[in-house]
Amino acid sequence: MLSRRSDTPSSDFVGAAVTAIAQLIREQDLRPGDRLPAEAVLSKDLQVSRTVIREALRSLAALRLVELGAGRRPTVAELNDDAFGLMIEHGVVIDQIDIQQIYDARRTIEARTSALAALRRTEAEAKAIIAHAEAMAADFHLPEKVIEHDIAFHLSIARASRNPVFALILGAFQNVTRQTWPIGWRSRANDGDRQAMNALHHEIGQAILAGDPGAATAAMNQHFDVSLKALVTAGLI
Amino acid sequence: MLSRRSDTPSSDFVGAAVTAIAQLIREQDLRPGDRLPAEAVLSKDLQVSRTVIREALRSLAALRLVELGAGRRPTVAELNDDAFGLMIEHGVVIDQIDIQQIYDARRTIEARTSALAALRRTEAEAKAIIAHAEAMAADFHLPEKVIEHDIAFHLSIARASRNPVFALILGAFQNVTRQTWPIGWRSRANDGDRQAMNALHHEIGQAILAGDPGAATAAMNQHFDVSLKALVTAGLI
DNA sequence: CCCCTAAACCTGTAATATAGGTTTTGGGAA
DNA sequence: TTCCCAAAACCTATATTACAGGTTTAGGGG
Repeated sequence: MLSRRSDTPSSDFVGAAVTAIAQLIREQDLRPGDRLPAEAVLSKDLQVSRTVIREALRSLAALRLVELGAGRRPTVAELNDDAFGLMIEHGVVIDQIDIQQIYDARRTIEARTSALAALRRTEAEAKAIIAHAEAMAADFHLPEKVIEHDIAFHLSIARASRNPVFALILGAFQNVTRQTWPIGWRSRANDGDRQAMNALHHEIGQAILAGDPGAATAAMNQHFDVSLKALVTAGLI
Repeated sequence: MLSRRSDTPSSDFVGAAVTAIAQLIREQDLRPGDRLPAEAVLSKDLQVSRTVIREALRSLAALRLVELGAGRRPTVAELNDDAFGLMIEHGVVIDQIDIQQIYDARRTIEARTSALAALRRTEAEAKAIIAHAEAMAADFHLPEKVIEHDIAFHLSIARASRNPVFALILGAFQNVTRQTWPIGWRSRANDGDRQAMNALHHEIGQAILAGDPGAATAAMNQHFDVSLKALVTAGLI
């Protein structure tokens, strides 16, 4: 978990190319969408075969530093949560991370995103957040719809927090959340429990609309208390 | 930030191979260190050229789902923070993330890791954490030593929290922290300010040793208040 | 049963070829 | 002049072959 990456591994052509290309982006101050030199050019400049360049570009594309496409030069890309999501999923698959730990991370971060959202959300964002909460209540007998609104609800808050780091991290948890969500849902045996959860979503949304960070965080924490209890009941944690 | 990855992109051979290999790891329940099929075998199984398989493996290696080495079959790898660190660094380079946002994420998470560390640390971990705080005080006229102890101090706490998600995220911030750290250091004009920071580190360490999560979090928050102020003074935020 | 070595296996890099996708260029029409 | 279009130039995705090393395995000798 703690190893520093070895810059410019001398005998690793691909690693060296990755470093060189990342450096190129930094030093030339390239922006998302800007084009990198063609593979053939990089190959000549860095004195390695196109094979090496391609593998280096694929590495960078996997991390979403660059974007590749047939016929077009490699372009600088914007971060998104896919890559980090894959990593988290892998951590769960190999039991390096468990569900409880992800939940604790979510709780920690979402306590903050809800407060920031209350402070920073636009009117439109507040409306969208509340709309998801209401849609959840309206469709509460259709789990396949509820889950989508639930996830969208939390992610809207993350975005409204105006901190892309939070949005990135919480977005990466999405896939794992999606897999455990039905378990929590089923463990809420009766509609009363489910409606209680809707009430909490409503409360969070209202606090964000009202611009009350303390209330938003409090409601969010309460929400996680209840959700966590559901997962414990289900024996998942 | 929100796009879901499209599973099995039909016309993207490499993407399909990545998905297939990741699925292989999951379905065969492979553990870190376990070997994947040789490239030639994957090539035959998935009906694509070795070129495609290699690029797929490089993608997975970039995310640290697998590890590659000359002469040896690809092996399943453990997560580490290098890959995520590269992503974060890129986010900063392209101005998708700013330093203040990383600091807010750190503060949010470290408030929690310090509390968890107080609850879960072993005796040895508590000693190591305190040792870093003391080394910082002892070497406080040697910035190049102080920074290393500072970073190690925070990371030890993250590890002692027993949540690898936190350790992963905070580890990924390391490189960025390392780049901004000297700025904060210089803005602490006199030794008094610097010693004050040492006192806070000491306080955090003692709270963790004492097993007092509330005090640990409080001291950590105070620490971030001061650090943030230093960065503001320096005009970085 | 253990150790060592040769063979078998396997990856890293390079070079070449080609199908198709994208961008640029330059000319002709409006 | 400006706009549009088609041809040309450019470029990537994939496949194939080759070979230099590095690693693992199998088998024989002690």
